[in-house]
Amino acid sequence: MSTNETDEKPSNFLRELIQKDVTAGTHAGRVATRFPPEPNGYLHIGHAKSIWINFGLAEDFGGTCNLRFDDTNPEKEDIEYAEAIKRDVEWLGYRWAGLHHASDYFGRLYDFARELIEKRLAYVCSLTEEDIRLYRGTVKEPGKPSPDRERPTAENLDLLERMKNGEFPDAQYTVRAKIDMASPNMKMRDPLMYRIRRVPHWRTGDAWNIYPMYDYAHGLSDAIENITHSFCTLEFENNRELYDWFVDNTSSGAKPRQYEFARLNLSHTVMSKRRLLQLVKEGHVKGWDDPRMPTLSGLRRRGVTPEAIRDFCERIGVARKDDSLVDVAMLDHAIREDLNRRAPRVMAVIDPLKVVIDNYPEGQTEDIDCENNPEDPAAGMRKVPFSRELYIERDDFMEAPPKKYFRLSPGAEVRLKHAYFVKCVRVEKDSAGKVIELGVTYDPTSRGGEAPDGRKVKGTLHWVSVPHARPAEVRLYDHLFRAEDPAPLEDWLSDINPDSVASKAGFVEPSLAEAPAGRSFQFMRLGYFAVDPDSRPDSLVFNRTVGLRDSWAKAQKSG
RNA sequence: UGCCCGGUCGUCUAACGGCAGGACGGUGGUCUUUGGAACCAUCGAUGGAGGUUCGAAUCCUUCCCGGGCAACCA
Repeated sequence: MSTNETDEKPSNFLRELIQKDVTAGTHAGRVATRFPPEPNGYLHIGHAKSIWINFGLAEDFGGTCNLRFDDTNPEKEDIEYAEAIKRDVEWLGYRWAGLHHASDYFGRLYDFARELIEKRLAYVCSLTEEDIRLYRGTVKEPGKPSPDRERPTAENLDLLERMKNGEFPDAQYTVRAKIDMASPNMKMRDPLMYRIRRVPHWRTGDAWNIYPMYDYAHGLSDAIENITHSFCTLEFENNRELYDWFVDNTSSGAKPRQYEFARLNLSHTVMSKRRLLQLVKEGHVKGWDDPRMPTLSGLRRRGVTPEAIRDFCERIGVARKDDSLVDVAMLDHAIREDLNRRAPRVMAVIDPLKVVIDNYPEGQTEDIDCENNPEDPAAGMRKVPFSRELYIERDDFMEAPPKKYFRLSPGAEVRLKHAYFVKCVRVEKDSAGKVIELGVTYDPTSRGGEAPDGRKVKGTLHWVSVPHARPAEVRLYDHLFRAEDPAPLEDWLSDINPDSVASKAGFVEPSLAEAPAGRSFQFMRLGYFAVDPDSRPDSLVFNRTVGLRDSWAKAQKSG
């Protein structure tokens, strides 16, 4: 099938639809998109999908993508969120052609409203909130017209002006589009364009006392920016008819088109802003950037790279199936792919067991040559100190090992990575029977990890020299929720995984002493870890980004 | 139940009337100074019923299932 076809980039229906437009010369072959977040929360990996679509597609077609804050609801929005959003978009590696705000267009939008009123296509309505709902009818019954539907144009214009000036209290009036109270599409039953809100806006201050609704502001903002392709999620499908209505009935002079795609759902987490906010507010997590959160700031803190996120977006594709749930294993895979290629290998022990090499000279230290990354020869080598006393992983010793256990046990010989072969000759226990120290002997001729006589060992262990070890706090993260899909659970909060975070007091090799925050490493045989922002040279902190695939652990579990 | 949208391996996603393919996952293996990585093999799907057609995942009918729409949210 793909013998000699060069279909490298997996396509999707949005890419094809743009391609069709470009080929047909629609919009003169121009491609302009926009990413339109509301600054009322932090971006999560679902937004990353939208960012990847909007910025990525524009990039692919030599077009432009704007960042536009959909700031039409001053009661919920804040500059703190806007700043965080900008940071996250840039972190993902994208640059906006223009930085805009729906609030930049409040003036233009107001003029469009006057235009609509003059065309008898909009009116000022005095119905109460409850009456508006009643008059709208139901999904099965048509609505009925507002008594203000035929209000004279001059009166509408006057009322609009006075609404804007703050002469009326909130809820006294609304501005509505005059469309069709019997439309089978509820969105078309004279939707609201403006509501009175006498509150300051984070950008326009107290210049306005009325604020536009999403449906009214969005399409026209797209038109003002000359957007060609306006991508949004499936729940706005019914809004498209209204989007077109506003664009077609005003003199915006542009014809952007809206297309919908399925939002991302990821297993073992929640994605709604409301729930994310609740997790933060109620203290179920440490903050928006808690490494267990699906927020971009949380993923970043955990050590997930932007490259991995973009690769993930490409892997999951884009479609219109609305009940999909992507297995988080897909994300883990993308993370490992990236980090395997780039993260330097180091040695760290997170559950230490002391080992003494009985026949190694006391007080002696030697520098062992270690490769930094077998996947990348250019990463070079480093020296790691070795001595008579070492820490190994407690898991790497068993007094009574099962079949196929290749690690250390009484009488067994293993390799200490890059160093020597050692054989276990002694097991020390405390009064409770817990192993507290191992005695081993080493083969001095096996320096570097290979015996001159050609004998092989099955197991290779990572280690850290006791006198050179740097203590480190190692935070192990796991899925925030136990259920694959916690969202529909009545008591979703009680599904939080009690083991979603665990802190270990471990030791790392001295080369890590000055590792800067955010830097990623592979702790050999354990996983990928990133330096936490809390880390300081005298108290190192690492976050586990993702574990290594572990076929031994898997075999144990299934066996 | 009115309108709109959607159902393809366990999961995500291709196939645009012409051999149902890829990725993740699973399983088995090769290799290995990470039980990592890499490599190989393998498991595995068109919601049901009719119809159109030489030929249907694709077109039509119907049924079933899922999602969205009746905020002065976006």
